[in-house]
Amino acid sequence: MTRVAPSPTGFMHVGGIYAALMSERVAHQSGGVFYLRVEDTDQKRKVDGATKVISNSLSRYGIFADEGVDEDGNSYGPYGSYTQSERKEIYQAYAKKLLEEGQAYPCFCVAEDLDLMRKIQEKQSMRPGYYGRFAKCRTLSDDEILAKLKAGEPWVLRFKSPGNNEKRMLIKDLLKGDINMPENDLDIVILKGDGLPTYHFAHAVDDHLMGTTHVIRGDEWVSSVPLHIQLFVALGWKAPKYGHYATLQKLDNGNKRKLSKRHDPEANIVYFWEKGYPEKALIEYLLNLINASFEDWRNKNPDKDAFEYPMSFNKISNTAGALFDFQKLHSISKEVVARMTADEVYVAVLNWAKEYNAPFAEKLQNNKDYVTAILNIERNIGKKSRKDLIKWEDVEADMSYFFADWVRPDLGEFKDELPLNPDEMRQIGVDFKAVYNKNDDKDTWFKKIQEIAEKHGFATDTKSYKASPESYKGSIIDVANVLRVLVTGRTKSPDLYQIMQIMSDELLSSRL
RNA sequence: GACCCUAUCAUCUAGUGGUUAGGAUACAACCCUCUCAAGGUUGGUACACGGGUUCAAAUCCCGUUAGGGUCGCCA
Repeated sequence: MTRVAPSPTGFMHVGGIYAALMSERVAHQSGGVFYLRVEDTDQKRKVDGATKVISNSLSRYGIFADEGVDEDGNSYGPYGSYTQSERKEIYQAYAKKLLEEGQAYPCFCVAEDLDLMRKIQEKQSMRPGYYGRFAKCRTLSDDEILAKLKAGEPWVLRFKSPGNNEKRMLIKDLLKGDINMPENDLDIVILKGDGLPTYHFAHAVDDHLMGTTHVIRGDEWVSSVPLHIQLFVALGWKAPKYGHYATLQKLDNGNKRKLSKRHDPEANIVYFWEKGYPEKALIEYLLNLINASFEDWRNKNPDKDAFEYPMSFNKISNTAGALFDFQKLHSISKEVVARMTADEVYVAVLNWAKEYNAPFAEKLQNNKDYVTAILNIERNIGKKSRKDLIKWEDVEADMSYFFADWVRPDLGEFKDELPLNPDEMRQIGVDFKAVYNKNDDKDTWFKKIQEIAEKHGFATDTKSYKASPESYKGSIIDVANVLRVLVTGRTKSPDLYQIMQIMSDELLSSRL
């Protein structure tokens, strides 16, 4: 039983998908349950429609929760609401229990009191926090409490920590191994002024009630584990097993840092949608980060779905956080796209364009067969399949020259790449047009180009050109490239014969 | 400042006392070739540093350094 527990801030972090994928795999691979809980106890950060963002983000990547919250914010599953703000009474009931047992107490300290406390602690270079003699409200008598309550002073509920900072405890982490930590002695807030619980308290209550057996979360939580275990003990419950993974990092001025919502556009999962990264590519990239042996498995099982990969939990790397590597993602994405059929690519590109490039979507819809034929160039020929398409965003520019509304760049721009002036280039086009026949097979087609090369004083093959470059104006490569530039406006393109086969006669002759 | 985690090629990593330290990405060269991509072949001063333990250390221990994380009525 695992879970993913994002906050509904309207922002889905790519690390959230990473975390969800890990938890989902752990649960489902072992026949367990994976659920989604919405942690909206911070009302300030809550955004309308955010559950939709969460739910859509997960399902888009094929991650489905057995229990949880749907995109409209409705809970499904046996353990009541999976939205924390709707569980207020539950937390309050358990908080009351702790209060009655003397394991919690009301605190009337306001922000200024705490600021002052922190300043004093800083000045005396003491450990900061609400503990020991700084925990002023801990020793309030019942009468004092009643008086303050009566006077209408705002209050929160604090946990009366039984810990001793001098003592140490052993934490068994599923991913990091044994960790020796001091006990927690901070009297942390469990119920805030608005009556909602803090993360720590909600974690204990929910993960117990919802039956979580394995809590897999980012390692920013490691230092809270002693507290969390105290909370479970205080409530009389068994703590779940914890596994803390290192969060995704980003290289910034030579230093690694957390992939940040504020500074890094790629932290937002929407970034990958806008660019049109195939969902499978991101999943495969993340699986590769989770278990490096994924790529070996992928090589051996090129046709299997990534979700069939048997992830091993104990092989999750235990090092500092990995840098998010776009080069690797791109390489994986090329492979993923190369494994798709032209029809599948067409559908994916169209879906992307409908949302992010409406004019292109229209073009795609109006030219379905044509576009599919273009996408099919050098596709599905096994290992040698064309692998240059990374993301859907790039498709429009890639195939722009296949459409009549495209304007070819000025031929003079190619003077550094080709040993001919624009007039000579046009002449080659005219010569080729005179002999071109769409019914020619590739050999015949190429022979005709060779004949033109010879006529214009170019070598008909690269070997003879290399043997005596001074006897020619250039090689067959130059002639082919002239045709390429005339037709596609670029010196680099997919197979020119196939391009000409797909293009309409009118369009082709207008270019030559 | 205190506490915790981590340290193998540029990047992600394999590695659990005996390996020519392996793979993938990136980069470079060559082959193939009408260009590009792909494919094939090959390549590069990677175990942070210093001490131990041991016949033997990337692997175990200690220290140093560096990076990351936490110390909120945010999660």
